[in-house]
Amino acid sequence: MRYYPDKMTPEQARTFGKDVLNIVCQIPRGKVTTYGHIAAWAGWPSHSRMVGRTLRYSPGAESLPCHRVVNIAGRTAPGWSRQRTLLEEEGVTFKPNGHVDMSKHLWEPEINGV
DNA sequence: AGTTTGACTGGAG
DNA sequence: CCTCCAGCCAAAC
Repeated sequence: MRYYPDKMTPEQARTFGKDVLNIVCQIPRGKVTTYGHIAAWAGWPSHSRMVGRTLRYSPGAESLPCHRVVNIAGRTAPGWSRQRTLLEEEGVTFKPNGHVDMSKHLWEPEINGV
């Protein structure tokens, strides 16, 4: 995976956002992944926060399964309680502490299209 | 141009 | 397991 040590140019930021959305739409039903993983797969390992921003503010994100993205601990997005409901409807199980059971539902990407 | 803000993460307490 | 803190970095102030 490519990694640019320098800061993003506006063009790279655009590509990053596009890649993020493209990755999110590939998360299988009943699975979840994390901000950090998506950032890494998009080629910018240290940009997990930007993944969250992209999903929250990108207009097209609502038509994607962005509810299948949680943080590394399996915690759902703050201020979006419905996310848990959406996941449970897909069969995602939660632990007693309210976090997604990552050991069962974490989706690892297939490099180069499976 | 400097400061604050997070849909984050990892480590410490 | 939880909260707090430092590092993170594009965006919004």
